[in-house]
Amino acid sequence: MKYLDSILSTAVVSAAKDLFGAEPEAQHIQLQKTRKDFEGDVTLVVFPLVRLAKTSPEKAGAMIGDWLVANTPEVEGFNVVKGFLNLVVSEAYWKGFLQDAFAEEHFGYAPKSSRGQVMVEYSSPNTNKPLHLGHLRNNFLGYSVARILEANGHDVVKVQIINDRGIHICKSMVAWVKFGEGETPESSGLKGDKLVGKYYVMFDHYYKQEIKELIEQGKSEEEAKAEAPILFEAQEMLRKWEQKDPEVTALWEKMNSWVYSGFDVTYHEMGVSFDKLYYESNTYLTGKEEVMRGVEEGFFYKREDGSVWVDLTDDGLDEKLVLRKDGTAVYMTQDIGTAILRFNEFPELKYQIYTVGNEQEYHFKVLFLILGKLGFENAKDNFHLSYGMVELPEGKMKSREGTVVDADDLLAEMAATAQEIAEEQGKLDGISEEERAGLYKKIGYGALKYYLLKVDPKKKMMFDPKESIDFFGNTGPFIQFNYVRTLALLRKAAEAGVSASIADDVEIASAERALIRKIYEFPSVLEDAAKSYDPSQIANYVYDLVKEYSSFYQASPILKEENEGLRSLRLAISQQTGEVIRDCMNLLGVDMPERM
RNA sequence: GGUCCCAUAGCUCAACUGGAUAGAGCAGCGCACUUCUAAUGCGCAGGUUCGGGGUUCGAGUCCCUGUGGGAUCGCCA
Repeated sequence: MKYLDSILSTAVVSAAKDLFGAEPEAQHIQLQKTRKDFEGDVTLVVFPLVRLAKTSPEKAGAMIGDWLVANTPEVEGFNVVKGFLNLVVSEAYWKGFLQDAFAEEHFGYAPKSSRGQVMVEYSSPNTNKPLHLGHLRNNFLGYSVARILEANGHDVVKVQIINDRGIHICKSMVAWVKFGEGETPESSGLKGDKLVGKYYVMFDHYYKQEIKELIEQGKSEEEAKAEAPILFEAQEMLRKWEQKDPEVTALWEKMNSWVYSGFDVTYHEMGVSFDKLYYESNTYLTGKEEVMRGVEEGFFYKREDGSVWVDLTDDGLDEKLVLRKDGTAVYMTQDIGTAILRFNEFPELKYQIYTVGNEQEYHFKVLFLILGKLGFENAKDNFHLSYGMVELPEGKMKSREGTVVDADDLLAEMAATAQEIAEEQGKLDGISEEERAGLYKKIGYGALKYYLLKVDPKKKMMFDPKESIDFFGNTGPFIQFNYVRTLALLRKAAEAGVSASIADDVEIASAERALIRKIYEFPSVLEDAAKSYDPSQIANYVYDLVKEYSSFYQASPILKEENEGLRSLRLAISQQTGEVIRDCMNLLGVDMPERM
């Protein structure tokens, strides 16, 4: 509660000085919103102040309450329950607030570009297989955080690092050469990423087959895994790639380009985008250079076998490899290179945010420490936006067991279900065919995004297909539906010549007041969400707001209200609520329908 | 084994970072549609916040401990 907070906390300081002759510490002035069961809008927790007051919490509360009513126009009344001073905020204040909010295009947003430039990385897939459910959580999360930071006044650069190099892509390449017979996305009708993924799986089958045969010939499992001929082929492919063999390079480029065009389709459907793409094949060399520089400057050390290490025991971690003995890059090497390239390319950059699963927490701890040692001061502010796994009712997704939920399939399924439900209910009868197709996506994809974003990113989450596709209760479609209601009201009002306005002489009843108070919370919710990189705070807030609105809508006539002033006021509140709903959902990356 | 994370209604999740009687949705039961869009609203029922200690005016939240789950500790990414 920002605006009221500052008014009231200064007032409480003055009250304490006046009444108790001492100035309370800022942390002892605890203001919170009043619980539903009590009368009032804002509550001061009196306990921390009793030491100054030298009297009981009840008495101190009453004294402060009296003082505030006498000296602060915003405070109209109060009551004290135990050590809680519940303050009733004046109707004039709420009306003034609503008028201010109404006048703003994006109420609650910070001024553009007021807080510096940050970078948000998300997605960052391997190029050997299609995107799946885990990537959806990652992408929605990263994209939403970027939007939230933007709304909070940051300039945001959205990026990803594409893992286009390494043994994994070589495996697909080997399988394609062996078994592909020149198959292309065009000839097969398969999406490029799906086609390449198919050969990755094929490689794996063949590899396992060879292992089995070797074991039958008397090899140990370990030996068999290391000696399977097809694995040698892949390793040979990687070696040739590193030597820039023209044939291998051409194949690598061709297959990667298939994957990219496949990914582009999926990103487009997901509604996410990037300002700049980084490719590992371009950044790992920078990483190697930086590591060598680190060796010269003494941050890293070389072992006898030629491998390069960093000693982080002083930081409570252990020793970590940064370059293999054969001089090739490991994961850490290229991440060092990528980070440094970014800092160099964006000199204004304050820090970077990495949207990566929580199984890599240790990796990022190490990475940020290393960057600091290499002289990149900003890296100490870097943030690993670590999120939990998405689990299925039957357990974790496992590619071996075929339980991976494909991103394209899931999106299509969501839209199809939206269609089924809409047709069943005859909701979209008056709407053109093509407009309907767009609506199914808005609703179905909206349901999925909201479902994945409403839980705290840090926590692992359960993906229940039946529940995710649900359109009732705490779901995206329920929120969209209420937004559509506000639009329908405005359309009808325009036809009837009713305008939304806030007259000085209308009385605000409790139903309106509850909604206004909810709207009032938005700026501080947005700020908290940005500070903690947590879209779920926006999601939970907008659901609360919508519930309040839905209840209000059911209980209070709006256009049917006969009192002209009240009608216009309710319409104004409706409109303002709708705008906040829309902004919240846009911050989650959800497109809003006009009707549904 | 070391380090880190998690445990809240039958299920999925909240709880403004230490504040009042722990809240929602789903599932269950009941009520309300000649609709300002019922893809709704209202009500009922549902809890030893994993167990045990501690810190204080006050603990789901902080500390210790036990139990159960997960991640990580690769010259994988």
